[in-house]
Amino acid sequence: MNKQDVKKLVQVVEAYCTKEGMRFTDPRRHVLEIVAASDKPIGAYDILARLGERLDNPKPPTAYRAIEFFEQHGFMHRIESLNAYVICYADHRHEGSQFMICDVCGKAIETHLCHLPADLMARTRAEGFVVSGWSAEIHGRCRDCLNP
Amino acid sequence: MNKQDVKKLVQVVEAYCTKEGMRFTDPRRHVLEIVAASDKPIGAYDILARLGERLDNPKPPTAYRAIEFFEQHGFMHRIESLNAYVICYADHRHEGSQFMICDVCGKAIETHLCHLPADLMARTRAEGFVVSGWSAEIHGRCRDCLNP
DNA sequence: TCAAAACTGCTATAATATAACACTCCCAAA
DNA sequence: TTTGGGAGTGTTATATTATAGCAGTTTTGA
Ligand SMILES: [Zn+2]
Ligand SMILES: [Zn+2]
Ligand SMILES: [Zn+2]
Ligand SMILES: [Zn+2]
Repeated sequence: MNKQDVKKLVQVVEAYCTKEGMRFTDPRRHVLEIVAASDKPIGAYDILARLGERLDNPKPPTAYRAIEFFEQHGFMHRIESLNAYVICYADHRHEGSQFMICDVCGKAIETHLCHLPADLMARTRAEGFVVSGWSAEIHGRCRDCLNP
Repeated sequence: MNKQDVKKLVQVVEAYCTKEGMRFTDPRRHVLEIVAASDKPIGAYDILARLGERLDNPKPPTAYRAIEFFEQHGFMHRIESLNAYVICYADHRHEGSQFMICDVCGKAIETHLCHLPADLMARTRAEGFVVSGWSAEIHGRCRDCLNP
């Protein structure tokens, strides 16, 4: 995400926080900017390292708390297979997250489908399983890494 | 998985190993049995603890190596959102794994679809992304935990 | 019979994540 | 304008998950 877009995102999030009565604090702003500025999913300790360039010797909970906050409010996703975090690129709420993850360059492309694919939905119905959230992580090679 | 089924699985895996020229060693057999006997996905250190009832003071690599072996050969899956491992219930090879995971009882039901759902496949095509593997983890409540 | 490959056991350490507690900041009710 | 409570932070310590590296053992087959 380029600087301009990061700026916009910060504004959107700040507005959201104000509206919802939550605080858009310094550590939160920094973490948001760091994750947004990264061109690929970024791990908590890498976030923490970057945070160290902006705050005085921050500790893991500082990063993790901000991450948790943004995950809960739908501004970030955790990518389980990478132990890494990424900005949500859907401007609307969605019930699950789905990513195409390039194993060469490490970039993750969010597909943000609105609903669970029909095949999977059929299985949950058949099992009497009630879905509260879901994620799909598709590994492979992105276009850029296929045609170098 | 009941004792009878565990026994069968061990035989299947042993036969596979023999056929493929790999060794079905003691630690591997124990780890397979432990994971198979668990009624839900089990973490590496829980496997290790159980292993301690059968071997003399086993160390993490002993568990992890066996897990890795079975993952590579399609007999186990890792469930990323739980950091836990489970026996594959598909008797055929599949390109991805999909689970319905009950957040109440912790059980995981494998759906083993053979192919990436169409919606997701369409997105990968549109992106020029070549898939090498994928997984879906669907959280919610299982039938038993809905009607207690 | 002996060399290569597969596998194990072990030590150490890396990488990721959270519990717990005292303190600060902010808003809103008295 | 105080003051009290909830949200948030900073810090220490520790839990949890996972891997690197190396010496030694087992198996296989030339
Ligand atoms: Zn999203
Ligand atoms: Zn790529
Ligand atoms: Zn499977
Ligand atoms: Zn359940």
